[in-house]
Amino acid sequence: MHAAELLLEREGLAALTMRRLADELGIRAPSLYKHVRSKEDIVLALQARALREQAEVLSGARDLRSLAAAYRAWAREHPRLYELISRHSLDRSRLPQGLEDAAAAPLMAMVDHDVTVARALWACAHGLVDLELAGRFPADADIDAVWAIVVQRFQG
Amino acid sequence: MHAAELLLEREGLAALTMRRLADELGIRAPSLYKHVRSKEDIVLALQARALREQAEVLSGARDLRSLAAAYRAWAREHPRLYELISRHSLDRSRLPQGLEDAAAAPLMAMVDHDVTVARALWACAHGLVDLELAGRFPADADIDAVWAIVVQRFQG
DNA sequence: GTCTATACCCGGATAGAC
DNA sequence: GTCTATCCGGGTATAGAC
Repeated sequence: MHAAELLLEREGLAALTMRRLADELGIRAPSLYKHVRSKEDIVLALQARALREQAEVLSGARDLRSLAAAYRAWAREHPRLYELISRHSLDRSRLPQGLEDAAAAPLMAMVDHDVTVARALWACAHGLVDLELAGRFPADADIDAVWAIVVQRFQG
Repeated sequence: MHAAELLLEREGLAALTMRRLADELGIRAPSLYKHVRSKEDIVLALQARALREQAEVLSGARDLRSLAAAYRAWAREHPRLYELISRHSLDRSRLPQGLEDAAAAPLMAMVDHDVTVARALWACAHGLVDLELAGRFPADADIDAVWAIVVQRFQG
């Protein structure tokens, strides 16, 4: 799992194949199947790990500003993991129970448990991160300032 | 191109292969190369077409509310095309000049050409659409209400 | 737990006949 | 502009020896 995460973060989702992973471990691809049942298992484990990590990081935030900063920082530090939980299909039924709720808890607390506002904030933060990670903002864009505006709109 | 767009919208990006496209046209895959140089050319043409269409639809909006509605509606009507211009790599250098600016023009006009606010709005709208198209909102979520909140925050 | 060999998919693209 | 045949790459996964 550690090797899988390293490989993912270093070379991206497309590079996370059973052959490449085996290479990384110095063994042959078929040997991996003595440890996991399928590639899907690996991806699922990485997703669970990512959600857990993200939840932990976000739980340290005390206000909307720092929560937003933490959300963005985690995504920038783990862009491929963020991609894995946001772009890749997520089989919620096979995820540890309550994981997504745990990741959402800090935000929910901050908006007095108004789910609609929480979802709005979540979507905006996700959009900001997604565009940044995808490199879709112009090179000269002041992304800090863009975040500041969004945070400010939700504070006022 | 028409067949490619139909195939994309009907079965998704993964199904858009030279073999499947040829099937759709009733010919063999190699024959496609008499019409296009590579698959990349096809994708690029679809992206350009999508951006043009999107720009046209957005240009009809008169206020922020209707602009947001138009953005969301187009994405919902062309989810795979939206995916193609937002998730798939976009080679700007090979895109018709000014296409992206044209798509952004209606929004820019609405925020008095404040690029930072425009980018904030764009990111939020993108995040909302991305989560909706990916099916990441719970089934019982009131997505209309979530959009309303975001729009309202940027109006006040 | 590892290996080799292999089955069986899929993809993009080219050569050369017609 | 179409075809067949083919190249070359990639992927997940299994069988069976060691």
